[in-house]
Amino acid sequence: MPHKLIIFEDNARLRQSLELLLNDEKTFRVMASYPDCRNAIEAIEETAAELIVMDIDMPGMNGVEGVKMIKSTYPDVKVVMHTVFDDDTRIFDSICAGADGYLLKNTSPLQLIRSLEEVMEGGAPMSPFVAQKVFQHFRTQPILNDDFNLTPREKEVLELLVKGNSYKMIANTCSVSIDTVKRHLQNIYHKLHVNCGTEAVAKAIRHRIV
Amino acid sequence: MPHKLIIFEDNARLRQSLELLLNDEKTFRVMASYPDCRNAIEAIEETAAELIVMDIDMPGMNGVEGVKMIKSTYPDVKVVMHTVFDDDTRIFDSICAGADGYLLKNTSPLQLIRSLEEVMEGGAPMSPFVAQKVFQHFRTQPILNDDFNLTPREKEVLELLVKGNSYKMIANTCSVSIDTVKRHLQNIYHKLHVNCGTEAVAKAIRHRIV
DNA sequence: GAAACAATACCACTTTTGGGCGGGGGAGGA
DNA sequence: TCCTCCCCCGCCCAAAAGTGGTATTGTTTC
Repeated sequence: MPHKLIIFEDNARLRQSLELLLNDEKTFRVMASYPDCRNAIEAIEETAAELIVMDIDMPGMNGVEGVKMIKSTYPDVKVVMHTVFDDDTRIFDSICAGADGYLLKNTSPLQLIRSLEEVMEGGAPMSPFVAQKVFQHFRTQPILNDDFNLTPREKEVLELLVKGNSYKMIANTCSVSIDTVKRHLQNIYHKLHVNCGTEAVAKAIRHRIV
Repeated sequence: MPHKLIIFEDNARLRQSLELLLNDEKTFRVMASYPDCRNAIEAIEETAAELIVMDIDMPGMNGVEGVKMIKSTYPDVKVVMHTVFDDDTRIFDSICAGADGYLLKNTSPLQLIRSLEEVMEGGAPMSPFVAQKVFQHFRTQPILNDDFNLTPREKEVLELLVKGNSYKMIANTCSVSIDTVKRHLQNIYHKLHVNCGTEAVAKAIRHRIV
């Protein structure tokens, strides 16, 4: 049984091309296509679509907003972005909004079909350039986890501290005396090269110890 | 001209299979393969490798460490992880360590070759399941910056607190009395719905207020 | 078997923190 | 104009945080 799909794309010629390309396949059936996504919810209801190909630059409501709207009502409907934009903002906004894939418009027809199949199998297809951006994003953000030679117990105490527990509460949770907690924290502070709890919490989160 | 590649894989049979599979292609030439990556740097020097297929679970030094080492010396050599592990930690650690791709071992031979070609063209190939994890990571991580209606002054005080300053130091930096600092922090705690400094620091960092 | 370390605990002590209550001056909107 | 909000300052007080020292037990490591 072919997957029911709908298309949002404001360029009429491209829209028709996509329709032709994708309807041809046994795996997909294009139920409808629209020049904008303002009435996306109704469109999904009428067509019982399982898969959506979504442009970003459209009149009225842009694709990122569209995804957000669709996903809040139909979280299980797959949405694949299909756009010329390859800037960080649009890519990451789309992903955060709930897109299940991000394809650039220079994707070959064959690859496009393969990617749509992939998304129906639970994958998250993206164009190579997009994938590269995503990888870069990971490498810039997080400071490496240095561990700081914390013992398991110390990590446990530190985690509880980060959660906002007082010494007394930590002692209680760990079933040890409050003085032991103090001792642990003292050691932790030395190992992290900090002087107080707030600093330790900041460092712990920033270095992904917790 | 085929791309020179080397393989790190501790399973002898799989290593040989990979060698056969990849050497067959006109686009790749397997220069060597090794059961561990302790001498990766020398291996690259000797073979002038441009591309590396890297297992994770290996004796001596694991693949994530390996990538880190390789990338710190040869940032332009492409490294693709090839492993059975599909847990968040290994995936994200690998990416952060500098991996250019992450393929699971259930990848079909054809797909494997295609992915290696993709990485040589500047892409970042990953198995569908991995891609999905990556997408999920974006959606869970960045909690929206809610602002919490903090006034400029309160933000300033909060920032100083996050940096590990004591009340007294904050008072000094802001040239106000310590009691004013207390008052500000009390208002901040209320606005963030927390009860103490450590919790406020955690929330501030997690919500990207600072 | 000694040395090192993790984890536990107690004591004494100082400083910091956080909560509560009060009030004043200035800027901006209903 | 009055009201609200931001920013500022002060005092009191109890609780929590942080520092120092000493010591015991078990495990691991050399």
